[in-house]
Formats: sequence, structure tokens, C-alpha cells
Amino acid sequence: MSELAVSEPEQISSFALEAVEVSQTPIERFEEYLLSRGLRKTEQRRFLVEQVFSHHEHFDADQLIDQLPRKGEENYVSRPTVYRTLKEFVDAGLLRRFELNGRSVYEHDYGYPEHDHFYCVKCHALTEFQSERITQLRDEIAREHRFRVRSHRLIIQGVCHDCSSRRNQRRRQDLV
Amino acid sequence: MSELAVSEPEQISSFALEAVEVSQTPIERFEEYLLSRGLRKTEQRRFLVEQVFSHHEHFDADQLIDQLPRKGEENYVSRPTVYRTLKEFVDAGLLRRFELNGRSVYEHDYGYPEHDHFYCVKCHALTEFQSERITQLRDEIAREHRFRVRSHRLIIQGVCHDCSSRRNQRRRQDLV
DNA sequence: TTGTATGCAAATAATTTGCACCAAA
DNA sequence: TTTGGTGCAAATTATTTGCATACAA
Repeated sequence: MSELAVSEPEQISSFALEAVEVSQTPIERFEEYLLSRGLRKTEQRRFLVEQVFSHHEHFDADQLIDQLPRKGEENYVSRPTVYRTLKEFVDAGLLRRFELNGRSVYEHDYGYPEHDHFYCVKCHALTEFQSERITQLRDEIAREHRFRVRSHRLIIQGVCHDCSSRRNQRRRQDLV
Repeated sequence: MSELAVSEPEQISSFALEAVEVSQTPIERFEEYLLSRGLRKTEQRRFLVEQVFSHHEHFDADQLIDQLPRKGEENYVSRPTVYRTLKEFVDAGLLRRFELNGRSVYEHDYGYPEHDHFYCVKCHALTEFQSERITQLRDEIAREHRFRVRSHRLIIQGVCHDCSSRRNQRRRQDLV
């Protein structure tokens, strides 16, 4: 099976990266988006924006739902509404979405710097890194192919430093 | 909705790239894999290797099944067996797998050069390109982060040349 | 013969949809 | 008031699994 297709639930972690300069908070930007489309400011949307932009770096729908109030509790948001709202966030440019191991993973886009990921096939950690060189090279290659770039997604798979150094002895052999 | 998340069935196309030097055909290599694991050479496996390595560049399970014989016809292979066998191909290093729009997409790995993709958000074409510079940069960055690279996956999203040039007038405005 | 492989039907898992009711503007 | 939004239950889609049977070694 490919490295991108492990079946265990993955741990998702990340470095803290410096925030990008933005004139509005994600909340303000989302409100503007709603206004521009004639959509409504509801309790659920307000609550979800807050949650998503206070807690996470990467997450999938289930991880988000898990840390939301349960049915019956205050601020409960149903599963379909979570999915519908995540779509709106992507649409509004607040979140970016990609797929890993068959499920959708979301990460902050608005106010968050461009970055790529290392994916460790041992511990399944998804770790961010920044490199302007990648963007430069990407644009250069796209120019050569007359392709108009909108964005890109790069995941480097392999074994992270932790997993290849502090690995117990009897596993050393698998590490090359 | 993100570019990676269009819901229409995507067209998948590619450039012809030069084959990499290999000492065995995919079929031979698969047989060796089966042998090494004590698995059996069955009609279904033999037929699927042939199909996959004669027809496709990129495909998903449904596209493959569509061009296989139907139930009742000669060489019919059931859906579960197709999925099981695709997994074996990935395991054997014959195919690589990645996810696009929520489904698994497969491409030739064995005997096929390393490459990356452009994904056109207008026509949904997935087009291959080769660049050693990307691999170099990837390895350089990984070294800096002490990450042991096994492979990578890069998809550049945007608008392909065809879609941005021979586009009808009333669409010009969406092209940035 | 002996266990692996296959096909079938059913099960999963993630996500989406239809619809009646609710609420923001 | 009017139209969009929500929750619920059910539907969908892709993929996987249990199990009885078939077949390669």
C-alpha cells in the first residue's frame, strides 16, 4: 500500500509559523463573504468560525466535530451543517482543503503563510515547512509550460528526524 | 470549494514521457512479487496486469472497471478483486496512488519516470511534467530538516494554456 | 490436499441530500 | 413575510469485509 494510504488514524501536528499580514480577522472576512453573497449570519456559522480559527492548524471534519459541543449542549452544530460550513470557509478563502488517506483535511489559509508538508510514514505526523524556493521554482516551471498558477500542493513523504533517530534498536534495519 | 475538490468526473490526460530503463516488464516484476510472497498466479491477476499496463496512464478504479469485460463475459473480474489487486500493484511498486477529488487515482510507477502534475481547474485535465530541479530542491530542503525522503507528490493547480488561450470571449474575465 | 483467491452480498465510512421546520433580514 | 439555514433521517459513493466456494501449488 502507498504511503499516502495508511489506514490508521493519523496524528496531525505542525510548527508554529509566523502569521501573514492581514487587514481583517477571519471572522470579519467571513462576515464580508456572507454579506457579499446575501447569506445569513447565523449562530452556527459564527460559532464555527471562532472554533476553527482559535484551535486548529490541520484537522478533518471528525476531529472538528469531536471538539464541538454534543447534541443537547449549548452551541451544538449538526454534522451536515459542519460539512456545509467547511465548504463555505473554503469558498471564502479562509481554509484550504486537501486529501490524505481518503479523507479531507483542512488548514488555515487566510492569514496563514504559504507552506508545504512533510508526511512521516512512521508516526504519520504532517509537519509544515516554508520555502520560497519552491514557489519560485513552481512559477518558473509553470511559465515554461504556459500554465497559469493558482496554487500548489506538495507533500514530501518519508521518515522524520525523530522517527529515524530515536528509534528502538530492533527497528533500525527498516530505516533506510 | 477548493480546486482539489471539484465534483464533476475529471478527465485525466497526460503527456507521453520517455520510459525509464527497466530489466523486467511489469508483468515479470509482478510475478516475482507474487512468488516472493507465496501468492498465486491467477487468471484475474494476469489479466489485470496486462490491462493496466497496456492501456492507462492515470485512472481510478471505476475507469479501469469500465473497460474490463462485464459480468458473464470472458475475463470478468469482480469489483472487490479489482480493488484487492490494485492494492497489490501498489505494494509491488508497479503503481503509485494518490487522491484527487475524494477518490484514489493510480498511475504507472515501475518503468515510468518520476514526474509531477498540473491540474487545470477549468477542464480538469491532469497533465504530467518532469523536472529534476524539483527533486533536487526537495532533497535539499529535506536535508535541511533532517527528513529522510522516500517520495513526494506535487500538484500545481491553475489554468492550462489551452483553457486560458482558446477560451470564448465572455469567459475572458474569469481568467484573472 | 491445503490453504489462497474469488465472487457475492452486505457492511463501512465519509459525505451529501430531501424535507419539514426555524429564524435572519 | 420571505427566503435562506438547520437538524434529522435517509441516500450516496467509494471501498472493504465475511463467507462459501473455486482453484493454484
